[in-house]
Amino acid sequence: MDRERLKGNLDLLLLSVLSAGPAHGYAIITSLRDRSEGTFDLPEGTIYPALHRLEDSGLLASSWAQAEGRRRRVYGLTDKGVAELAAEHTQWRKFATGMQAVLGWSAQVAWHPAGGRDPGTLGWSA
Amino acid sequence: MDRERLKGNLDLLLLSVLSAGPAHGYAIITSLRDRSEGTFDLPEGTIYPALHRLEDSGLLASSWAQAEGRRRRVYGLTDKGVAELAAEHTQWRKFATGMQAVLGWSAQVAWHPAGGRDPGTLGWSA
DNA sequence: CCTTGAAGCCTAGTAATCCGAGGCATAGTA
DNA sequence: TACTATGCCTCGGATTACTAGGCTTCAAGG
Repeated sequence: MDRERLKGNLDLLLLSVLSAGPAHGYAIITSLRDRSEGTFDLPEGTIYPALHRLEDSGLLASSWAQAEGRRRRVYGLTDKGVAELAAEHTQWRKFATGMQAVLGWSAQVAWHPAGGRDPGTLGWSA
Repeated sequence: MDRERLKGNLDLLLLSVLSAGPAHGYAIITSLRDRSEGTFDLPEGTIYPALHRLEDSGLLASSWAQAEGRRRRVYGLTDKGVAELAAEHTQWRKFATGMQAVLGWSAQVAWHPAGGRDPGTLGWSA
């Protein structure tokens, strides 16, 4: 999985997971991995800074909790976060639609330089 | 449109447009805008460096052409580019599927902190 | 004649992001 | 005792898209 492809979509993923109810960072990681069936297996160095960023933006609120002798920071969506989730969801749909439009338009059969369609006086020798 | 969301997908878009046949930078921009119905209206500062990068990687081959007194640099897919297009297309599908899985899983109705589901002894006051 | 706009190309620097590597602590288990 | 899983954190690197600027030619309008 190309790391770059996730950029800009991580926030939406986190907000989406938390829309099912509050959770702590480590649980979010496993939850994300399970729901995506292994596609999104994100390291902690990705998740934690993102959660902090979302909290700084006011989209999440956190609180410390104790469970089985371990301290956890539990995050939940704020009202602002709920609104942002809806907005990002819409943006994602638009983006994915645009992608699909461009990809669908492309020939499924590869165009080959040596073929008949002459682009001019060009040599497409790789 | 969030700029970050495009990251990692631009290459796929360019390769996809060029799979329909060779084209020059400026034409690629308009083609991308048309096919996506305005969703992808990308500036030249985005396209040209990307084309150079793809050519350096051996996915594209370019050649200067003259048309109506204007010089154009026309790009076409190399064999390697065709292969990369297929690979990225597959990756995109996997990514989009993963996104859909996570998003679909999320409750469409916003979870609200003040509701009955008690997360513990937490105050979710935004 | 001059200006404006579209067609075309380019590059340097900025900002934002994800992630790898490392560190720290506790609980359970071999 | 050592190792694994749970659970949190931060710093720096690498990659990327974009802003802003610059260059040329052609056609149209004033």
